[in-house]
Amino acid sequence: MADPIPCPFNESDIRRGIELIYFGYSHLTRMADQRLETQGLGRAHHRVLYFISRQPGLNVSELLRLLNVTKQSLSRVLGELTQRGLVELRTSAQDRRQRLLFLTPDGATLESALFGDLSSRLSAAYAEAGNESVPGFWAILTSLIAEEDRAMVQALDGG
Amino acid sequence: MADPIPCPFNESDIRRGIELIYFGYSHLTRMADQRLETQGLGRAHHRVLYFISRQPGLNVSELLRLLNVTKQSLSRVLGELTQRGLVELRTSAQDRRQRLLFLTPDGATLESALFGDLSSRLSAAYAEAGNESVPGFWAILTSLIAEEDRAMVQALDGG
DNA sequence: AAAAATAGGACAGTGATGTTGACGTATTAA
DNA sequence: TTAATACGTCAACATCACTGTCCTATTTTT
Repeated sequence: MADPIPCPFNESDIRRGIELIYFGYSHLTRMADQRLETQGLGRAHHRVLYFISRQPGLNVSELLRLLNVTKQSLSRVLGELTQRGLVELRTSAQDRRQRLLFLTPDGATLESALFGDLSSRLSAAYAEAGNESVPGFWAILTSLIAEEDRAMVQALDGG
Repeated sequence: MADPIPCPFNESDIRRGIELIYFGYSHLTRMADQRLETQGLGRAHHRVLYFISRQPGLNVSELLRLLNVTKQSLSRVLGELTQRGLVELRTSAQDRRQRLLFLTPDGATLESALFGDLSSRLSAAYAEAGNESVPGFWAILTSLIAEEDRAMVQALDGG
């Protein structure tokens, strides 16, 4: 891959990819909206719940980096979630400056339900498109992620 | 497909898909942010430019439906774009109530540059993941789109 | 031991983009 | 002629993100 390879794809292939990502993301994300609204929460809250569930005990900086938002932005959402008893902050034993993030049982229950909303749609898509489509799907999306963030994303799967 | 098929995917496969869509979308979308900021525009403007470019002459209702936003929301963005001389509204000859949307030459130039920002990333991802990954990628994302919207999305490719 | 760096938290103001409700005009369909 | 439709506007509000600033406690470096 040292040499730039002439792009074998035409504009139409690229635009199709752009559009499908836009619509695919939009449709998937919407699956949780109803439940979130019922809970008086938004998508930002969902993302926080999701990633804490994925990596229990991650610290605030790690979550900031995962979400690619500012601490003030996260602070508002996190504050609401802890106030609501869905998230718990524990001071790290290794470094007392750090706050480690955990879901409470209520938080885990909610995240699980939200996950169910998304997963019914995504697993149906996997099934409809066929097993053999999944590795390609993963590969291209992975390749869209900037190199410096790939390890972080892949570490989600390590837990 | 009449019978519900036992899901062959485990939770980990599903969560991976969710995460990759989230990060993939986020990273791709960011590619245009710098240029947008330089132009004093945002992502909502970009989406409008994109879809008008894709379907010149579409009417306001069609764009509302594509973007899945309210007319008030669109109106603000569209107003800014017409004010900026990037988009042009023409009354339809067939139905004088309708406004048909076109990019101006300046609008087309900008959209083209923005497309270049996204396409360099996406075509690199196609290349990195390999040709054989692309159909699977398309298939799964297509399957994520609700049935009632698929024709609309596929019609983008018809032009 | 002291200085510097770091983690997290809070305050405050602002901006982008989305929503709801309401109202109105012109045009087309019933 | 009446009803429906397309679009436009006004207004207020919500979500979620940003920047700048300041502070305390803790850890690391000098």
